[in-house]
Amino acid sequence: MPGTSLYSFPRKPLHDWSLTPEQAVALQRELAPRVERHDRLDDVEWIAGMDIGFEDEGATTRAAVVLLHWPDLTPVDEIVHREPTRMPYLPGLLSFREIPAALSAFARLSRRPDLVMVDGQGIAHPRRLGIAAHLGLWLDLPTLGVAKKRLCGRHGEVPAARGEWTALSDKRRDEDPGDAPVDASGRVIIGALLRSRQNVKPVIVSPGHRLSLATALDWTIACLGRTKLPEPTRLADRIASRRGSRFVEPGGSRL
DNA sequence: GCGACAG
DNA sequence: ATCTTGTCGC
Repeated sequence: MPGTSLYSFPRKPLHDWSLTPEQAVALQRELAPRVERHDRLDDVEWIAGMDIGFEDEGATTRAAVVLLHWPDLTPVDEIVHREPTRMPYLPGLLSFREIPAALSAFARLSRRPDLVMVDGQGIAHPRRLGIAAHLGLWLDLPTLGVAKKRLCGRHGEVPAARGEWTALSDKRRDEDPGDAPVDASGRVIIGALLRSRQNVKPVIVSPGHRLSLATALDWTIACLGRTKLPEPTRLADRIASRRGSRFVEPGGSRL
């Protein structure tokens, strides 16, 4: 039944995806104010992890979404969607390169998640619209970003013990809401560097859509196993990057 | 003007 | 992100 997906995202298109870098930046400035913030996130039962990988020297984009059940963190669904890559990677415009494929993957998910963890920044972005925040607007769901590297902002040292974190702050921007949390120096707090594993390089957690930094940190820590990345993102990462258990094509299975 | 720069 | 071998550590 083409066109009859049980879960079609989104209900309302935010825009098409053929944009010049200049138009993309203008769009981010327009969308950033729509990102919502909440202190609580209740009734979470299904958590999704999303990540993107590439094949054919970048010609093909591979989106992976994993759905886990809370609180046991058992994977109950895994989707991999491939499509032609539409634009190159440009710092600050990552979402325009990766979200289209991600949406197609989410559309095939068996259930609508209550929270989505994305490999990348949430609002810890120059215009406060990293891929996690942008995806949250499209899916109309709570999202948070867990990145391995920093895009913008400053921070101090992070204690070496697991669970410790330090705020990531940035100079106030036009996109920041008037009530945005700030530190003692008046700098806007856009995320945090979390020590997810003892003596291991910290991950960068930032709220995406519909949750606060405190809540984003709570859920990230709650989904932590013994590895550096929280389970949702770690599993999506494995699938999207070709690693994991992928000896699934012994010379007999076609289709 | 000189770096920095998610994936 | 991706290309790549061995290697250090729990």
